[in-house]
Amino acid sequence: MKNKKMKIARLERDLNQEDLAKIVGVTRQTISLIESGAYNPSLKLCIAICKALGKTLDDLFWEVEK
Amino acid sequence: MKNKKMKIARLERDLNQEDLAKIVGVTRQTISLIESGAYNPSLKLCIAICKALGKTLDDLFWEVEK
DNA sequence: GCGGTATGTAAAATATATTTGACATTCTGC
DNA sequence: GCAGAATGTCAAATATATTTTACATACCGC
Repeated sequence: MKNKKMKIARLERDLNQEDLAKIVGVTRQTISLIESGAYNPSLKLCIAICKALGKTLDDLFWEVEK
Repeated sequence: MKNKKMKIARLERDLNQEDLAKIVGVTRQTISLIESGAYNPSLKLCIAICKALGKTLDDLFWEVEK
């Protein structure tokens, strides 16, 4: 279950994974693994990513589809 | 930074910490520590809690106040 | 086709969330 | 006031997110 919404929001802001990683204070791999759905980030990290991308938790991490 | 919103949502549903813990599949201590702000839960756990309480991520875990 | 940039991924090490078990405190009904 | 239920918290153990280092691949302009 990839996180496509997060990837789209990142691209909308013209950021690559490394840029975003630097902004939120993690490594590029962590961003990559979250986008590819390989692991579940902590709430703090989710919030940092949302703020960096100008989105909310529901925007990026809430699954509408059942 | 306690999570008051989560505690209120839990009480609205007439659940104690142990009930909620059982529903989302963690221990009572984990719920207690999250409500008291002692640590940052994983996204998966946040979503499980939201669904158990009939709320969304923004409802329970998004900080409006700066 | 080549070189550089962006991304996926793997293994080992580290940090931290979560569990387990236990005890102390608070609250409430009686 | 007491008994029981709900909660706070601690220490040690375990699971897992995250880092570090590194390599492979895909893509794009040239």
